[in-house]
Parts: sequence; C-alpha cells; structure tokens
Amino acid sequence: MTTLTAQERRAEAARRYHAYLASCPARRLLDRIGDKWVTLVLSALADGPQRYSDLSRRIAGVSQKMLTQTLRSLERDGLVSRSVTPSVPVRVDYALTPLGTPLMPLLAHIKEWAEQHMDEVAAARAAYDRVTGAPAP
Amino acid sequence: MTTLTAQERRAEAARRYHAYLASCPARRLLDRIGDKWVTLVLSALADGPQRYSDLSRRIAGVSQKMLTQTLRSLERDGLVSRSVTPSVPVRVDYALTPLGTPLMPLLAHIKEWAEQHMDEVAAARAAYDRVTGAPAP
DNA sequence: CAGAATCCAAGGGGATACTG
DNA sequence: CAGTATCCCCTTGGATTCTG
Repeated sequence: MTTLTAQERRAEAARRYHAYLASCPARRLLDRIGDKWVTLVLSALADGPQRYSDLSRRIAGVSQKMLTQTLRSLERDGLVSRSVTPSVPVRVDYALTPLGTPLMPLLAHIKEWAEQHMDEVAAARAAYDRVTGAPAP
Repeated sequence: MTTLTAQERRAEAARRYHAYLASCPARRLLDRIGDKWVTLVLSALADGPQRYSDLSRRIAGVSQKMLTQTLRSLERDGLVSRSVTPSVPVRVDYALTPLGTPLMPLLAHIKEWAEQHMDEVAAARAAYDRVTGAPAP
C-alpha cells in the first residue's frame, strides 16, 4: 500500500514539476536571458568582438566576478567564443558564435515589445499603488 | 575639487548604471518574464480565467506564498485581473487583461526559438563539459 | 477557499585581495 | 591584462501556522 499523507503527495508533485521545468526548453531559455548580465553581455558583443576590459568598461555596473562568470556560462552554452592571444600581457577576445548570433533578433523583438507596452505597465503600477496607498512596501 | 579615488569613481559609475537599467524597458520586461512563476501563471491563464485553487493545482510546484505573490505582482502590473465573488466560501477568479493578452504571442515566439535552438545549446554544454572534465561544479 | 504572517535555510552576487 | 579566490551580506523562496 502506498500510504502517503497529503503533504507527501504535494511534495512529490512539486518534485516532479521541478524536474519537468528543468527539461522545458522555453524555461531554460528564459532562465538564461532573464539573467541581468547575460543580455547585457550579448548586446555588447552584438557590436562586434570585444576584449575583456572593453566589456568591463561598457557594462559599467558589473563586477569582475559576474562578468567572468557570465562569459564562462555563455561560452559553455556555445553562444560566445573565447580566444586567447598568448602575448605579454595576454589578450582575450570574446565574440558571438553562429549559435549566439540568431539570438539577437529575438532580443530585439523582446526589446520592441517592451518599448511598446512597458509604459502601460508602469501606468498600471502607479494606479495600483495609488489605490492601495502603498508605493512599494 | 572633486578628488575621487579610482574605487569611488567605479562605485559611482556602477550606481549610475544600475539607475539606467532600472529605467530600461527591455530590462524591466525581462525581469518580469524571467521570473519562473510569472510565465507559468500567464501561460495557465492563457487557457481562460482560473480560480486560485485551479492555478495552484495546475502549477503543481508552486508554494501558496509564491503563487499569491506572483498574482499580486501581475495584478499590480495590470497584466492580470482579480475578481472576488463574495460567497461563502469566497471565490476569486484571475484572468488575463487586455494588457496581458498581447504578451502571449511574445512568449510563444520565445518558446518557438527555444524549441528550435536549445538542443544545440545543450549539445554545446555537453561538449564543453567533456573537454573541461567538469559536469557542473 | 483564499489567502496573510512568520521563520529560516540556501544561494546569488558585491567588495576586496591576490596571481600568472 | 585577465582573471581566481575569499569573505560575507542580503535577498529569495520554501515550510509552517493561523484567519475571515
């Protein structure tokens, strides 16, 4: 007999659901481009190959840790290539790959939607806060 | 004289950059749809209005806390409407608004891209891990 | 039924310092 | 120059309990 409490059944359902989400392509994509630095790095590289220090300057708000971590993850995903020139000091160039390039039109599409609709969202938010009386607790 | 150390100048640049990002429409949109439960709730509601308990069952992995919090934020953004029927016990229905509805084609577009390309990303990831010898530290 | 409130563990991410 | 390593804070989110 599988005697499970309601709690245990819910926990099991949640576990399965998480496994499902981990395999969902759309969710995986959103996890990547939802990352703050990922989109910024990709957008910067859309203008052409860049050195590490160039990226660091262009994306002024990023820490070295997050920049390196983001670049590593993008390299691992095959979206960005990393090429080292063994000079002194070393020079490292990053660039979009053939796999990463077709991502840019999608980002452009998202940006377009945002510029068309996000002001309405902002207005809705202001109206909501006016009614509830709370700007953002 | 504005005598600033290199650290102070970098900190100031980061501060400005964060302020810029907070006002960037595309970034704000990505922050929303990058949220795990937001997309799942919106997708569920795309099938028509749903009660709280319906959503809770359909999105099996979500806690009540996150479901409520997500619904509140979506209501605040004007993407979802909340209607209370004062019966006993109360009944609450959620639905996409005219502002939230046009978001669905965008999500469909993202999903389409993901299903076309995410397997290549997975392959790149596997190749990367094979070379580096690390499945995922 | 539809939440609100509280507690708490895990992880993300910044600041700093060091290196080949 | 292009990182790596470490510390540490603070947010995120799950579990639990209580209510109208």
